[in-house]
Amino acid sequence: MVRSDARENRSRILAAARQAFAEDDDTSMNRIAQLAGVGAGTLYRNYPSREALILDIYQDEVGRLVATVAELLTAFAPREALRRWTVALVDAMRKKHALGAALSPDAHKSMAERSYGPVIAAIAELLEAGKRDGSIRADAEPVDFLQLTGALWRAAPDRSEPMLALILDGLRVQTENSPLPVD
Amino acid sequence: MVRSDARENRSRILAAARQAFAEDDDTSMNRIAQLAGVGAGTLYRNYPSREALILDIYQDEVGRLVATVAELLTAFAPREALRRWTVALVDAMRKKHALGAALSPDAHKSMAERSYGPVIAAIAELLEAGKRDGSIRADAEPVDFLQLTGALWRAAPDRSEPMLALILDGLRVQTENSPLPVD
DNA sequence: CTAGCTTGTGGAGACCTCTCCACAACAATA
DNA sequence: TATTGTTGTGGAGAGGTCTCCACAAGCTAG
Repeated sequence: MVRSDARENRSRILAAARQAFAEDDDTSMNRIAQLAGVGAGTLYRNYPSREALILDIYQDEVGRLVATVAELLTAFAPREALRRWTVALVDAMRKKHALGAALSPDAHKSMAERSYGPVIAAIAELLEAGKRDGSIRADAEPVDFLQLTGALWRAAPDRSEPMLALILDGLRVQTENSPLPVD
Repeated sequence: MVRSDARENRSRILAAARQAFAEDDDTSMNRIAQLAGVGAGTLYRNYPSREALILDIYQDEVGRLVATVAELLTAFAPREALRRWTVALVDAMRKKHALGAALSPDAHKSMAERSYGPVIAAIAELLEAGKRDGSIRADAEPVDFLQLTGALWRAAPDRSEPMLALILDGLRVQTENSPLPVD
C-alpha cells in the first residue's frame, strides 16, 4: 500500500525539478530536494540517480521527438529520415545538457529507464526502414547508434554534421570492394 | 626562479599518483595528495585537473602505443593498421579506466595536453596513410575519430568490434551510389 | 480511539573535486 | 647574516553525489 504523502512528495519533486532544470540545466540534486521541500533521502528513494530523474523530467520532450519518426518516414527516404531525426536529437541533447548526459552515460545503466527505451525504439524503427529498402546494413544496432550519437553530442558543435555523415556512410550496405586484408 | 622544494613536491606527487593508480584506477585526488604528503592545493597547482594528472601519468603508456604506428604501417595496409591500433587503444582505455576518461572528456579541454597531442598525431598519421592509398576518405579528421573512439570505450566490450567496423566503413572513400536524397 | 505494523522521511555524514589565502620556505641582495 | 621580496604551501571550506537509519506518519484492526 503506497502511502498518500509519499505520492504527494513524488509529484512535488518532479514539479520542482522540472522548473529548476528549466532555469538552470545544471541544478544540483541537493537544490532540487530543497526546492521540493524534502530531504535528500526522499529524493534519492524516488529517483535512484541523477540520471533517472532527468530521464523522467524530459520524458515528454523525448516523447515529442520520438513521435516525429513516423512523419519523417513518410516524408523522406529512411536514411534521410534517420539523419534528420538524429540532428534533432543531438540538438535537444545540446540544449538540455542534462539530457545529453543522461542519454549517454559512461556505463550502460540507463538501459530500461522510462525514456531510454523509447529512444532506442525510435532508432530501431528508423534503422528497420532503412534495412527494408536496402539503404542500411542489416546488422546495424540501435544501441550502438545511440552510443555513437553520444560522441556527436560531446564533440564540438561544428563537427557534429560531418561526424554524422561518416556514421551514416558506415551504415550503408557494404559492397566488398576495397576488401580489408585479414592480416 | 623555480623553488627547489617545489620541484621535489611535483615529483613526489607523480610517483605517488603512479603507484596509487596502479593499484586502484579510481583513486581520488585527495588520496593522492595525502599519499604524496602535500595539500590538495599543491596537487592542483601542479595539475589543474584530474585529467591533466592522469594524462601525465600515462604519458609513457601512451607513448608506447603511439610508437607502434610506424611498425603497423609497414606490416599492414593503412585501414588494417588503423583498425589494429584502435583496438589496442580502446583496450588500454578499458584497462586503465582513468585514461579512457581523460582521453574522452565531456568537453574538449584536454586539447594540447601532453598526452592528447601525440594521440591525435598518431591517428593523423594512420589516416594520412589511408588517404594516400585511397582507402580512406580525404576529409577524415583525427579529432573526430578520437571522439568516436570514446564511444567504443563507453560501449559494452562486445560491441566495440562491430562499432569499429562501422566507423571504418564510414571512413571509406564514398562512391555516390545510394545517393542521399537532399530532401 | 488506540495500538501496532509498515512505509516513508529528513538530514547528518562519508567522500568527492576544486578554490582560496594567511602563512611558510626559499633566494637574492646588502 | 639579516632583510626583504617572491614563490609555494596546506588545509579549511564550498558545494557536489549519494547512503544510512532513528524516527515520524499513515494505515489497519480491535
